Amino acid sequence: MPSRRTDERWPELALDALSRQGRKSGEGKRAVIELLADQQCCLSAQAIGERIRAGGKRVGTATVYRTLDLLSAEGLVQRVEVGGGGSRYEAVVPGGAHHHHAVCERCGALTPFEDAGLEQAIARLGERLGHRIGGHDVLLRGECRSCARRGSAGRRHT
Amino acid sequence: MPSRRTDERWPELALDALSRQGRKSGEGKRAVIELLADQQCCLSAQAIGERIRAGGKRVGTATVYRTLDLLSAEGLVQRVEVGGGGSRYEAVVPGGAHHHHAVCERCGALTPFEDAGLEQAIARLGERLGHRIGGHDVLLRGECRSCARRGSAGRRHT
DNA sequence: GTTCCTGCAAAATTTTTGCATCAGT
DNA sequence: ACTGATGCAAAAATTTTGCAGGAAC
Repeated sequence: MPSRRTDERWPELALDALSRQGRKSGEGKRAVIELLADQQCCLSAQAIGERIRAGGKRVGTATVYRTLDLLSAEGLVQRVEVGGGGSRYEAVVPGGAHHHHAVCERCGALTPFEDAGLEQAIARLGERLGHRIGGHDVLLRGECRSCARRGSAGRRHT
Repeated sequence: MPSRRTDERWPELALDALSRQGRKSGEGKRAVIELLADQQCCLSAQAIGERIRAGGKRVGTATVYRTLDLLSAEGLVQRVEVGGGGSRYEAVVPGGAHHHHAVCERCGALTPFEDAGLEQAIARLGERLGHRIGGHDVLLRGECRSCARRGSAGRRHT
């Protein structure tokens, strides 16, 4: 099976959004967009730059951040904070299904997930608070399925 | 009415946890703990240091971070990421009620809230994923009640 | 041809680490 | 006395800004 990447029309959406903003698409932006479109999981800004350079293209860190900023302002990139000092970024289709992440504190695995119940709870919560919710982040911490199975039901640090 | 601070036994819990760890409580740790106990909202590490120094005590940034780390490992402090490059920290009573935050992208207000429906949705989600959930963070972004009321039902940028 | 983009380097932030000294037990 | 804590300074790591030259429109 083909690896489940970002929606195939995402690169186009991204380029369109930038040109609609009156921006020019140089090599840097295109490289960042292509790279993001091929990922299955979020990456740090530094990792994005490294991978692009590993692919033979050259790109500056500043360009990576600037592109991420622009896309993020359009809702085409979401910043994910998984702790450990540093953000990660990933492509999202605005209005499309979005997901959150669960990080395993044992093995470090990052599992993306979607959950209708969670989204519904958040929507209701927004109403209750009178808050107009523009977006939300959810991060689960703990142990992933395999680590949980393999280990220590109630062990404490000591 | 008295401003609603952290549970009054929190400082004691914190000191106990540290001594149980075989740690000595010097002035630095005590100052950080006292300050955290008096807050109603999360603060950046830098702000914590500044406020302590403003109170006449002297404390180094390193001590603030080290203390936050220790308490955080015991579940007595939670790190809150509200975006904008930098974490904030606040006291929590382990096992006690915990809350999350909604940040207003217009006025910057940070509103803490609790929501049983949300917690329930997360618990169910953990089961579904087979993840053993040790903790979770939720951040709502958008407009707070007052900003939402005052403005622009559906304005887009441009 | 003008405007925006790009990579590089420098700056600004935030957090961590090293170290000599001081305080707690 | 011994051990760990503390403040200061230096180091890392991450993100932002300035700038001169190049590419896009």
